[in-house]
Amino acid sequence: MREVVTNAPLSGEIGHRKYGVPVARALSVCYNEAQRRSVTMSVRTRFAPSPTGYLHIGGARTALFNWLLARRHGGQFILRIDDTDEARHVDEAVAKILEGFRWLGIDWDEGPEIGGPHGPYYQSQRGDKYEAAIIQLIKSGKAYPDLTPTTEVDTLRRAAEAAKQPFVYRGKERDMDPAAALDVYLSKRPAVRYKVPSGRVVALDDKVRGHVEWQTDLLGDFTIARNEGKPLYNLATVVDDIDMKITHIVRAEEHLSNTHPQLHLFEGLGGEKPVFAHIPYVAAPGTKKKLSKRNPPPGVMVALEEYEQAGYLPRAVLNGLARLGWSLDDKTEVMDLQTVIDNFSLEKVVAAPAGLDPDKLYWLQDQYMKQLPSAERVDRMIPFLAAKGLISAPPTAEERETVAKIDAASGDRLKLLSDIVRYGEFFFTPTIDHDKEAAKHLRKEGAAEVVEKIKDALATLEPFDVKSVEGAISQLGASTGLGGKINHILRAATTGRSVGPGVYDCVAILGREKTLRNLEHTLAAIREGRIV
RNA sequence: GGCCCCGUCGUCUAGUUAGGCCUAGGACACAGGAUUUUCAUUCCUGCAACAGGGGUUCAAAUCCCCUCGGGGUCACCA
Repeated sequence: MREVVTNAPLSGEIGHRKYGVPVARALSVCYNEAQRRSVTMSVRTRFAPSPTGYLHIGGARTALFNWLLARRHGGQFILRIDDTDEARHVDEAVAKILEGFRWLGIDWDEGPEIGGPHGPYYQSQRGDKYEAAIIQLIKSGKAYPDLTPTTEVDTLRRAAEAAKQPFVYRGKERDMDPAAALDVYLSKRPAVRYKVPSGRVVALDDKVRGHVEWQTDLLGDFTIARNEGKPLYNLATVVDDIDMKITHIVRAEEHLSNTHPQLHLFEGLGGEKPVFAHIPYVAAPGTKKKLSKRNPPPGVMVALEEYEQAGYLPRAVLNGLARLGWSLDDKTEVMDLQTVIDNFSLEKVVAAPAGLDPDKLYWLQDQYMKQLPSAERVDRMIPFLAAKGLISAPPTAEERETVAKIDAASGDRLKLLSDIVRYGEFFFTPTIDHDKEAAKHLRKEGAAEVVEKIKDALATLEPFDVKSVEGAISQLGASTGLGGKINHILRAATTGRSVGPGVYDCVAILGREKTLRNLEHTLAAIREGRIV
């Protein structure tokens, strides 16, 4: 006879798209605002990273989905550090993760630094709770101490593998009397295994995977604590999720198989089962393989901080992350956070792996850069210039003014915040060098004469502004017969670059003095054959 | 190998729960053109997909079965 254990839905608010009963729709007519709030207020989600030293872009996405669900329903988002493996507990590693969240603007209601009613929020500090759970489980006959040496278990495992049989381990002590088992546990502190019942089917109605079943006969008695009472991941997670009253577990799909043992633990511990949603992992661009930090595809940034360093805007990354496996509708791509919060639902999360699309993220970044008020863009670009030593930190009023002018003259050319370095470097250096493309224009026959004429024209130009420079240069273009082509030479000779902000703007921002100096410098370089 | 999941343009996706509104929509990328006296914008056009095979049905991307492909996971790690 088979019994079926399922995770009963906690609320009808979020019915499953395929298998869930559309309770919300059925009840919506009789829902009043207070009732709706009482249901939605109960949503508590969590993100439980293991402190590895950086925030993986996929992890950030998982955290975002949890955060979004909590915010959407007026609930709480909890941050917990999964550092049961003591070697993983490193303060700087945790700090890195928290910095990542702060940069993105994902705040947590309970967790590191702020605490909360269900703390501590570091698993390494919750040993007593795991110990209590282990004892409770042994007392109630749900778990037992395993005295078999690991070497022996390994041998059995290998034998099963060799025979191509599933390895289903049941310890010798599984039928030991609970009281005796507890004595053994307390005195010898051996590993502890959960007694998986046989002949049952465990079912899960996952919010994104749908209905999933496992046969208990295929699951061995899994370990919940290694010797010396050190709790293992599955145990710690379930104990904490119950203790912290987590209602919705949204995590990456690689945890789907962990759900089977965890479901047993929820039952054994008498905890209410949360709603589960296993979201697809983030795949490397153009593949279905999980994006990994260990061997990232060339040019693909995996750690969140790399995006910050590259000059991405948090809101662009947020938008990109939200679109990874989730969509608002059939056409909306650019949406602010509030729109995402207002519309987020697990039902719209796709089940297939979501490939990261760097091109699209870059495009999104461009969209947000255009929207950004100039003053804010300038504020955010300044650190990139300062980091290169091009301006002082903090910048002087004059430097800030120049950056603002460059920004205005650049129009939509600045895609990444760091582009200011590429586009504006020469404004802050005492002299200029000539890049390859610029050199091409300056190597042309008669270039020196043209540069000379430009210098003469600008030397006495009055006033010296964008309009007058444009007038003078176009006149010169006409008289030399070069027409618009004179601009190439002008740019190359004054900035050393072939691309950049509007060329008349560049000259005007540079000012007469610096422009003439750069022209002299270029002239000397041409004549001394230093332009190559 | 066992178990589990997934499979719509090159990419991200809409559409799949309630089969017809889909000769499959949008976006990114790419190609071409227009605007811009650099570049970047902007605009227009184009390219391009239901993994395959069987069913069920008047009708299937949508339901059923099989095959193939991809992935995840199988610890006294998290």
